[in-house]
Amino acid sequence: MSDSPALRPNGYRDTWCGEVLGERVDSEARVAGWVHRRRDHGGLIFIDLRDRTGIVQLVFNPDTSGESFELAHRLRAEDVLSAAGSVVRRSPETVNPELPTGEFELRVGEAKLLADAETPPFQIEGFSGEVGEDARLRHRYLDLRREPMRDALVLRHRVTAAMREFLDGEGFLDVETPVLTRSTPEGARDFLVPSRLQRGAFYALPQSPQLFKQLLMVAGFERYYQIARCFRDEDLRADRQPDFTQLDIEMSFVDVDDVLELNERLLAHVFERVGGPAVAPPIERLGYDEAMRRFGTDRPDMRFDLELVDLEESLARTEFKVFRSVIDSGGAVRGINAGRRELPRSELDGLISRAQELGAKGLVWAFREGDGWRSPTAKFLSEEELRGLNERLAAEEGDLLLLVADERRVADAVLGQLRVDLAERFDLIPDGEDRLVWIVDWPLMEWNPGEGRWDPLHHPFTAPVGEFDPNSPGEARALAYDLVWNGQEMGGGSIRIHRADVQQQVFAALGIDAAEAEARFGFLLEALRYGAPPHGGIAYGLDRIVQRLSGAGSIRDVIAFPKTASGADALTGAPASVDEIQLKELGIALHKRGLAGH
RNA sequence: GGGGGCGUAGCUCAGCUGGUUAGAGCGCCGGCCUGUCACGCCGGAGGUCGCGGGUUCGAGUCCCGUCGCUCCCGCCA
Repeated sequence: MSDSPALRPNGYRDTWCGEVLGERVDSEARVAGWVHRRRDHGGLIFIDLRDRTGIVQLVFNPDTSGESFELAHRLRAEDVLSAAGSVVRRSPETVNPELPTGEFELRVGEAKLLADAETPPFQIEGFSGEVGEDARLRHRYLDLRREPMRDALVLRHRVTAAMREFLDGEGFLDVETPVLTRSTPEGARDFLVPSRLQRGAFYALPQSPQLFKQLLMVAGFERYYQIARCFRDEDLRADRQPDFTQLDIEMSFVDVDDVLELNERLLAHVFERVGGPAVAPPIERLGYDEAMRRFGTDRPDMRFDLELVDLEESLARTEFKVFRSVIDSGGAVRGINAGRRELPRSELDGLISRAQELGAKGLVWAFREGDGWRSPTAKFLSEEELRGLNERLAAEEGDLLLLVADERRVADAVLGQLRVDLAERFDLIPDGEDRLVWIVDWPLMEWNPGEGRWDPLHHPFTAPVGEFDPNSPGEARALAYDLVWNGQEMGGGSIRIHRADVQQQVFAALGIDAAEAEARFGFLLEALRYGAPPHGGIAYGLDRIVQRLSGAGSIRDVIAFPKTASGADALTGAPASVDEIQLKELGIALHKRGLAGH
């Protein structure tokens, strides 16, 4: 373990287990910790004692350890012990090179049992095999004793410490914002908290501190940050928790370049401190349109190619009715060349299922064979069309080609995801490679055909490029940016609207009429009228950043006390029923049986 | 809301097409052991096969339902 904190000696210990090293040799030392392992040789007992900093071997000898030898005999895994004795250098043949403290040991003269432990439900360390997450979460305090979890939380701390260090140095102020607040529309469902003092009214837990940080800019703080807990009542995923942490940043008198430049230095600093990928500013920027065209997604993983290709040109006169009808209705036929691959029929069928799961009606697969295709679809296409498609896709003999014909957004989404699936399947991602990219030049809004309205791509406070034309909201571009790291969105932000009139126009375009805007965001519009500086900022998903830095498979592995996929805390049992009295105080009636747990 | 996977000893798992007494490794308990370090050796305990129902002469195994964990789609940056 590294960099142990300073320890003030007391009756329990005067050094860390991980610090029993050369400089202590021949002196007395006292350590305290948990019994990691016991090796009882009858006449000689070895105890590996563990604390946060590491493990040291204690030796109990019946000739020199006195009464504590009896104690050592009774010790069991995870008992808590304080032990004092002399630090000695081990003889060469007894050195343990696996252990940082392995050249030394503590010959115990006296030891105190501070607490005994029941047999843990799973072994803390030292057996092959992964303990199920169920058991780990139910006894998280034991799981957190394991080195990988300890390392993850230490890393998390070092990341936030480095963020604070950098931002403090740049003149940012850490300001806290409320958790009991009013709904801020980030698009997700709010967690609601009923008000006791105002019956029938609710607080919302913040999805982000968005509006408060803008108000802080109006208030003249100019540079703000916060490591802020945020809440979204949506279904969980391997990289999504209902409460999660953002590094939230906002700055005044800045444009896009100012924000990105500062954030590139922030990332370079943090990664340098914690051993992340080297960042050499400037970080590559990719326009949203180009990202969609080449990768089918606004968060492209650029560590491998397999780019998407438009194929309508080669199919202009096709009589294959699947393609014909899509092209005639303004859709797209897009494809990727997955390279020379062997795949059994079952896996090809699997790709079709996956495409359908992702929203496509179907998927065309083909292997280039001569000038044509080996594919169930080949017979529907002319030789000329096949030649054209092969050419567009730069297909060589034996290459696997995948085509989707659909609405353009569907074709993009499906192939964009298949591209990632294929990279995984065929191990196309070079080991140790990292690609960071800013996605810039976003549309301000996109049409939501289901709801029949315009939706913001980021949020309704994002500033448009230039003058906003209410008559063609779909044309407007946004001063917005996302940071994408190896295909995962790590953060995003924008320059905000700082003029009340523009904000009102944008609300109107989003279908929020003046009355509703006044009711929901009147305080913001009013604040903007009192002299708001141009401002913008960004928010990072801290958990995701730490997850990627640590290589953890799930966001839960970098959160001390996470929720399970059903949103439960397996340790505390939250969410749980509450007393009827509590509900009565809130004016909540028990409509349904079981609501109060009876 | 939808789809997939999993649920057998404290933990990790095996248990083929239904068949008699459900196994292994680790852990745990007892004994022996003065240089081990995932100590070793000997012995032992430990099971509502998630739960409920059904099919069957017979269910860990098949069917239905349900609960939990997990991955994905929807949703969500």
